[in-house]
Amino acid sequence: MLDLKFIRENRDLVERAARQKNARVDLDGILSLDEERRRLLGEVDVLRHDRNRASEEVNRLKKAGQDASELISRVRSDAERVKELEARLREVESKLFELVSYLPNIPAPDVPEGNPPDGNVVVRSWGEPPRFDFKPLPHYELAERLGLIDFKAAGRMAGSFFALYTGLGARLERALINFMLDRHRAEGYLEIAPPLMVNRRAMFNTGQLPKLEADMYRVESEDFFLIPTAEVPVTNIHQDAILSENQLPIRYTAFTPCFRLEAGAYGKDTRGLMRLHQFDKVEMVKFCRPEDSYAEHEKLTADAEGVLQALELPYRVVLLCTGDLSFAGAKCYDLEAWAPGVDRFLEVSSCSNFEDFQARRCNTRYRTRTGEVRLVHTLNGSGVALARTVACLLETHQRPDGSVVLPAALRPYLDNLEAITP
RNA sequence: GGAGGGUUAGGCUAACGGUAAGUCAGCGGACUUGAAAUCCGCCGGCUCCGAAAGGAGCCUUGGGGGUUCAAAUCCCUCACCCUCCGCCA
Repeated sequence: MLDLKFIRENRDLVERAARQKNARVDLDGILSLDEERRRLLGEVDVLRHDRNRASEEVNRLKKAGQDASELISRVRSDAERVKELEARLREVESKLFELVSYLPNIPAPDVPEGNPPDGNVVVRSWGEPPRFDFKPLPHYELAERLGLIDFKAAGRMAGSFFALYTGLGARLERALINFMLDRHRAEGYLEIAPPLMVNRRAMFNTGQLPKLEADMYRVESEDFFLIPTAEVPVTNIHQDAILSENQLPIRYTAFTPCFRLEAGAYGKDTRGLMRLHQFDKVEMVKFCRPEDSYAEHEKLTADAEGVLQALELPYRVVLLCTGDLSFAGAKCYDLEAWAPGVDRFLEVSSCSNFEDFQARRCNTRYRTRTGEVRLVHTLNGSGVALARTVACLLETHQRPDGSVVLPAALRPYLDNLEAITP
C-alpha cells in the first residue's frame, strides 16, 4: 500500500511506476476521492465539534438539575447532519481504499526499466555449467529411473502438476529442507513453522490480494487461502505491532509447502518438477529499519546464493526489470540455477525488498531510540524453492551410468550417502 | 457443532449512558561527578494552519453497524481468545 499523502505529492512517480509495472490505475479517481474525503472530513469535524460542545452543555444542565430539552431538540438536527456526512465519508473512504489497493509499489531507482525477458539484467554468475560427454537426461527421466518420483501416481490421486516422492526421493526432499533450515539458522534466522492457510487480511497485507485472488487456492467454507509462499504467514507475524529499534533486524526462516493454482499455465512445463501446484520451499523473511533495507537485501540474496553454492549448482543472479517486478516489490533479484537436462535456467529463488509497502498494510512499525514510530521495511527471499532445485541437482550431478552424485554438504543428511544409484 | 465468559494504548489494569483514570516499560528533560531514586513532559491516527518550531480540531476502548444530545458502557453483527459439553488425530 502506498501512502495517500505520498500519492498526492508524487502523482507522476506513482503513475510512472504503475505504467512500468503494466498496471492500469485510476489516479484521477483516487485524487478526486482524496480531495472529497478531506473536504468532508473538514466539514464533519466542525459539526462534530459543535455537537460535542452542545452535548457537554446538556450534561452540565442536567447535572445542575435544569431542563435541557430545548437544547437537545436544537442539537438533534446537527447530530443527524453529522450522521449523514459520516455515512458519505465512509462511502468515499471505502472507494478510495479500494482504488489505492490496486496501486503497485514503486520500483527502486536502480531497477532497470523494461519488460521481460529483454529488460532483465544478469548481474553476476556463479559456477561453470557442467560439460558432459554424454547427453544429460532431464530430471524427470532420472527421477523415474532412480525411483525417486512417481508422477503417474500423483496424477491419479491429484492430477497433473503434482509430484509424489518415493523412497530416496522423499528422503532427498527432507534432507534438503533440513540442510537449508540448519544453514539459515546458523546465519541468524529464527525458525518458524507457520499455518499453511491464512485469512483474507493476511493475504492482503503481503500484496497477494486483491490483485492475484484468481491465482490462489481458496477454502470457501472458511474464506481461508492456501499459502502460495511462507512469505505470507511469516510477514504477518508482526501484524499491528510496534517493535523496538534494537530488535531489528528480525530474521525468520520457514519451511512450508506452497500452493499455486498456476492458472493459465496449462500446456507449459507439463513434465517434471518445473511447475507444480504444490511444492516445498524454505523461505527467509526480514524486518529491518528503512535505512538498512537495501544492505539487508544484498545480504539476503547472498544467503540464498550460499545454498546453491553449497549444493554446487551453477546459477546466475538476475535483477528484475520494472515489468517483471511483483505488485508489492520495490526491487528483486531472481536466482536462476542451471538445469542441463532440460537445457535452461530455472528460477529457484526470488529475493525482494518491499520497503514499507507490506508494512503499511500489516501495520508493522517500530519505535526509534528517540521515541518516534515508523514503518519497518520487509524483505523476503526463497532459500530456496525445492522442486526446481531437485531438478537442477539431479541434472547437474548426473553421471553417464544414470547415477547422481550428492554434493558433500547434503551427505550428512542422508547417512553419508555419496550417490544415488539405479 | 452447542452453552457461557471475555477483548481498553507496548504490557498490566480502572471507569452508575455524561465525554477514557491509573500503573509498569520505553524515550526526552530537570536534579546528580555518574548512576539509582525523584519530579516534569512525551510515548496511536487523520485533517487544517504554519517555511519551520509549533498550534487548532476531530477520530481512536477487537472490526463493522444501530439506538442516543452523548456509547468502553445498551442493541445487532463479525473476528479472535478463554471455560465447559460434544466430536476428533
